[in-house]
Amino acid sequence: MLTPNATEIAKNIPELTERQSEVLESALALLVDGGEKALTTAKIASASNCSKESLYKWFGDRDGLISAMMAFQGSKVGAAVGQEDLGSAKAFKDYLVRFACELLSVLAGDTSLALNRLAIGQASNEASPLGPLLIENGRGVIEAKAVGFLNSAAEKNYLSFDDARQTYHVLYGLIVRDAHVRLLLGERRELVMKNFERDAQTAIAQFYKLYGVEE
Amino acid sequence: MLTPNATEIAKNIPELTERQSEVLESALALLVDGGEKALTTAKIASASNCSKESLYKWFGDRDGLISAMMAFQGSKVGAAVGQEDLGSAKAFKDYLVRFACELLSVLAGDTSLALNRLAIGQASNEASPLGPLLIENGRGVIEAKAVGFLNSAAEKNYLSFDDARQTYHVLYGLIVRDAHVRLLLGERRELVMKNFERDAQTAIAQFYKLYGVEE
DNA sequence: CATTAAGGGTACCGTACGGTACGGTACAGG
DNA sequence: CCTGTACCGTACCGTACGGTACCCTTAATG
Repeated sequence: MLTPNATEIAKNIPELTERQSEVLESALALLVDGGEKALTTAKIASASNCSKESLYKWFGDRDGLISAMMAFQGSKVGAAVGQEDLGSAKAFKDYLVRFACELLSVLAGDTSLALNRLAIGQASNEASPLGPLLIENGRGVIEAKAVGFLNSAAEKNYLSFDDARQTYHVLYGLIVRDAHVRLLLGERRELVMKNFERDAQTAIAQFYKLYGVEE
Repeated sequence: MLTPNATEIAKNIPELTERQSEVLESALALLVDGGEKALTTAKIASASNCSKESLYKWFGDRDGLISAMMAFQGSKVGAAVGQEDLGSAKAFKDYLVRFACELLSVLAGDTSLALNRLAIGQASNEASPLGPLLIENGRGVIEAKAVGFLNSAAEKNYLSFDDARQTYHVLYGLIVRDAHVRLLLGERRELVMKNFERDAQTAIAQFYKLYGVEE
């Protein structure tokens, strides 16, 4: 349902006016509390004090605007993962725990949940670009970083594995389990994540039991 | 958005006419290829050769019909998990591999994906009962069964752990990883699950490395 | 045969939404 | 001052959908 023009616009995120960013921001806010149902062009326009005509001029159509929202949010994620510390085996393990915590808090964030719900809701439409866009902008960025520090850790002989990507997927599974889907389904956050820090630590401990190098 | 009457109807699934089951079946088919957008009352009526008036008489309103679809599908899941075999340590481990395979194929099934997408799409609406309903009818059933055989395995000293529920969540994480969400987002099934059987085996092997009892 | 209940087909209504058009305003450049 | 541009606000249009009402057929019962 996406015109070629709209996808093109969505790709050229760099060229975003201050005004346009404001609009996307308030559209995100609208989505976060209200879901897709609340994300009508009229509401977006009134919430951001801009005319519907401008919306269509800037983003092509509703799908283009939603794509722009995804890309816009994705562009803010990159720097949020923190700097790794491979100074010592202990330091790296601590970093992994921090990584786990941040991963959980990102996935449990309101904006992340809202965008994932939106993309998943449209995923049955084969032509919808939202799913791939989300995978690339969210998941892909984090995975790339993780593969990076896993390989570094293997070089320093903190860990031992064959394929960094597969190993990351195991790490992801140990950390996230079914929490993400349950949150997406609307289960209360306090119920899904009763003890944030402790879960992260046990996940990393288990990860080391699988891939750690004995000293 | 659900009238008390509708939820009540949705609960009384046992009393389903043959005719009504047919309608729910064709509604599920409609949902599977077409997504929520294709699930209009008019299309359901015409696809199952029944009148809209009957739909509203039987299910109250659209939400009630969708709830009935969930419960209906859930009522068919229970028996699908197969019978466990705890005859020997080896047999139990083989059973775990089969369990992993079945879990993956259930989650990757078209109907499961469609219903999960539907529930997740509505989950931002705090009042929507679909999320809990899906958790109870799908996840809950499997989890209960898993907790059962994990405890049995612990009694027979095949495994060693503190809490069966938490242990099951780890097992789930090792088996599923991020595959479910990626499928929900629309990633091609062949891409997400390149090697079904092998992944299940390594997952179980890792699970034993964490919770297995040394011989 | 007459009566009644269940249910299919269809027309209809109100509403909400995506998208467009148009008038009004502020401002920049000549 | 005149002109063009960008944009806001709003009215408007077509359509699609949820939900309701009405008419018809079928079949079971007396």
